[in-house]
Amino acid sequence: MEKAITISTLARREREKLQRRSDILEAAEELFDEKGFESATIEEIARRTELSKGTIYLYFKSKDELLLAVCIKGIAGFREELEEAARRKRGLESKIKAVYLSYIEFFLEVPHVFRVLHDTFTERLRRNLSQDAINLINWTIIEAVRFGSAFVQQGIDSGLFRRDVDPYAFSVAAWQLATALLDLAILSDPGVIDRDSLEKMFSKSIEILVDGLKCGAPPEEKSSGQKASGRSGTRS
Amino acid sequence: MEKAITISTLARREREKLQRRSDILEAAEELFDEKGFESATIEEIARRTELSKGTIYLYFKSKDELLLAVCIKGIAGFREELEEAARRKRGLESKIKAVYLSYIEFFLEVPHVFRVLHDTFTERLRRNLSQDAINLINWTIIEAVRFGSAFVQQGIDSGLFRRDVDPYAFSVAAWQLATALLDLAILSDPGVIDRDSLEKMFSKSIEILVDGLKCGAPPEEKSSGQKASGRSGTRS
Amino acid sequence: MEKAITISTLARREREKLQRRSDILEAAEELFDEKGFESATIEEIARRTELSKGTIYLYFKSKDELLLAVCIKGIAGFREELEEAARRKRGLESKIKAVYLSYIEFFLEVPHVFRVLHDTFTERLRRNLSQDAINLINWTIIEAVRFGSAFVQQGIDSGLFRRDVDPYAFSVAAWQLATALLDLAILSDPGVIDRDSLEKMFSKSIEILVDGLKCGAPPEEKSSGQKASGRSGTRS
Amino acid sequence: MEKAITISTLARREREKLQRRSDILEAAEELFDEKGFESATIEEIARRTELSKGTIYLYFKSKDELLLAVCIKGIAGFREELEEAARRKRGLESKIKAVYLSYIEFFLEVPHVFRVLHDTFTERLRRNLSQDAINLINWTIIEAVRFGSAFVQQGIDSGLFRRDVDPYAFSVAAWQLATALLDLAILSDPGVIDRDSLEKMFSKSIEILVDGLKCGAPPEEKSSGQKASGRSGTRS
DNA sequence: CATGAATGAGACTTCATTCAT
DNA sequence: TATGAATGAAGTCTCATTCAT
Repeated sequence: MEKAITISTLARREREKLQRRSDILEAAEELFDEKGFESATIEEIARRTELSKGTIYLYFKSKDELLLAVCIKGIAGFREELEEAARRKRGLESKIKAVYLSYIEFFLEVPHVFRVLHDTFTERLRRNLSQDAINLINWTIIEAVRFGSAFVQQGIDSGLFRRDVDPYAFSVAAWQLATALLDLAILSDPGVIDRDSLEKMFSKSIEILVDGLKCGAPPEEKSSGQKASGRSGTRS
Repeated sequence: MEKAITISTLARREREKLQRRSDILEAAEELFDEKGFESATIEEIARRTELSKGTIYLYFKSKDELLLAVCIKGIAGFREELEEAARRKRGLESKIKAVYLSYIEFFLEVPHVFRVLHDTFTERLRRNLSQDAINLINWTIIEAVRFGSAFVQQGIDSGLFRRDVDPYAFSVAAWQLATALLDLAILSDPGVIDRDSLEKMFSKSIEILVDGLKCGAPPEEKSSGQKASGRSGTRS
Repeated sequence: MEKAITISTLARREREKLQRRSDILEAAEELFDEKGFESATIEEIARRTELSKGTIYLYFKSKDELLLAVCIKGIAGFREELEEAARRKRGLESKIKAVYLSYIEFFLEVPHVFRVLHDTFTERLRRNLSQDAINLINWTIIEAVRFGSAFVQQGIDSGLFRRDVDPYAFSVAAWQLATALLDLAILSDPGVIDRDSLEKMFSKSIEILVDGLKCGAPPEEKSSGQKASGRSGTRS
Repeated sequence: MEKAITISTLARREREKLQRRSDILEAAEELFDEKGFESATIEEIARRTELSKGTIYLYFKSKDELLLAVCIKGIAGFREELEEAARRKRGLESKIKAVYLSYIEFFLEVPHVFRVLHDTFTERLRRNLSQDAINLINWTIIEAVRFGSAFVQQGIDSGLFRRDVDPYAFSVAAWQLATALLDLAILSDPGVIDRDSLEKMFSKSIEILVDGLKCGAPPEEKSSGQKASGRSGTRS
């Protein structure tokens, strides 16, 4: 009898624990986003989750660990998403656009996490994470950038794109542009830009970039190729 | 004895006061950038300026006020700089590129200030400023974006640029791209991108954008113009 | 189903309970010794006994109660040990030495308990015990000291020992010396003293004390007897 | 004028700071002694010194640092005291007794410090100090023990003392006995021993030890000398 | 004006203890 | 009985701000 109770009880408890952890994580995401990591308080997270301060520490060893958990949750599945987007499309141009847009969509769904991750990547909060954690975040993003740059390289090789562009640098720029638009979208203070325009900007921006990549090609090129070569290959 | 204080003494004192204020501001810029506003301490600013903590409060009423002063200093002269850049060039395309690059150059010279301003604009630190201060910052930047969009509008009107682009949105995107590149340049973690590539990215990025603006134009357009119209005009 | 619980089951349960209590006690001894009472945590005791935190409270009402139990366990059988040691020997000198050494041996076997008891007696942790508990500990030790002093008194009365010694005070000193050596033995930082020397010190120390008690006797004594008289008799 | 004020002001401020530091130290001594390091709170130290919590941290970086300061203050001048005591006396026996008694007197004047030091040395609190600090304390005490053992060695060499005693071990025992008596004296719970008897015990105890050292000498010695030799010499 | 000692609110974190299961 | 999640009081430490000199 006790066993019967136990098994289902354990399962429920386990689920509750997971739920609670998830609740805390969500509250932390929001608060870190709203106030920034430093200004956010465990007290407030406890209040929002309707738990006690001590309970938070049952699920996360420290405030820093909580930040780390938010970040890790943020990048989980990120790379797969990009790859899936590329896989679904035929054609270099389509793939590039799809990757670009899927990056935006991915983070648009977890705007708080995006902000926290962005802050962390922007070194502001870097101090609070272990080197391993920082490496994980950096690595994930840089690899994603490289993933995109491979397509650009293919476009150049096949003569579709202008040769005077560094594929990696282009990829970085595209990533930064997407990031910037995300920032804008999430702030989305209507005083600056409205939602409607944003949506258009998402697709238009990559369209313009890719168009620039294509048609701006100089008729002749002598010395511009070397700087791009190998870029999307090995980098430390 | 006190009466011996001459006009020149007063002048010197005045100069010293100004200098001191400027020193504090500079130290604050750096520290806010390095550690973020919350983690920066008045103690450290005092140490760096070789003044006492109390003295800081003689020049700035509070830590928040100090942040405001850093921001205001940051945007002072910003608009003039852009206008001067546009004035120096002939031709729409050149003007647009010049404005874009002058934005980058302007903030590249005060990277600390840029970061603080960016953070502040990105709402992270918004809480710490009065509404007036926030409005000032927002306004300055938005006006600059509009200043740029006017040229784009001219390009569209003259048939130089594709019609399916919202000039304001384009301007926002360009601004965000420039901002993102600045971010990148200032972080400039060689693991992500090297200085050399950056410099090229500055000019290349606007080149691609403008190229995209030009050559991507669809042969015929029926319904795309209306959404953009009036954009660069009245907005709250 | 419940009725199926037999006497032997009860006995087993009883044994298990006792065992569990004993396990907890042992873990507490070690931990209180290792980290001191304040720094030891119930959490850690639970971990070491492989029980849950709640279970500890099933066996001991509070952390303080646990300390008390450790102390009581420590002094249980202590007095009997000393008396047995004295009984086994013939001759005053041998009895004194035997009691002294048996004190050392007794606690050498439970070093953790010794340390906890010593700390408690040394008032450091006194606050955490009820007055009754404190009295019990004090009483046990003081009675042991008096037990030893009786032999010294006999030695003085029989002319074997010098008359200018207060038997009670001597006994206290011997006890403290033994205690100090135990402390040393248990710390046994080889940088201070090695094990080998310690063993010798145990026997040598009491030898020297007793030798001093014997041969240092002044040829004549006029005024030394009064201060010692009645000492080993009535004391609160 | 300002200068004149300044100099004397500075001096006074300096004195006040020193006084305040000393006040805090004294309060800490007492409290660490009364409750033990762990149970003592900065709050309470602040209350006793009539300062605010924050002010304590102006004078000591942390609670641990405060403990260290108490310890360092405790051993400052300790060695000199022992040497001075030895210098004042003629004759080996007198010197040994003087050193022994001066050890007791030294710490009897700062009972709180003694307790804290003793606890720290007894490893209970060792965790809280840096290795350097621990080494300093250990070193000071061990050197003092060696200082005493040198006299014992001289006594053995000159035939005054029995040969079957390890001078270093004897010295350790004497130190531990003195320590134990100090412990007793400071507790001085009249239920255990009264002040009066204590005073006598201080001198009597060393008298007995030295007497034992002298007269217990076996008429002939064959194999006991080797273990003692070199002891007071080099030890790590 | 300049100083820097003092303050005290408030942050993070720990842990004895309780209690529903 | 046993569990371990939850609690919240309490402790250490930081830092913006004030104020007497």
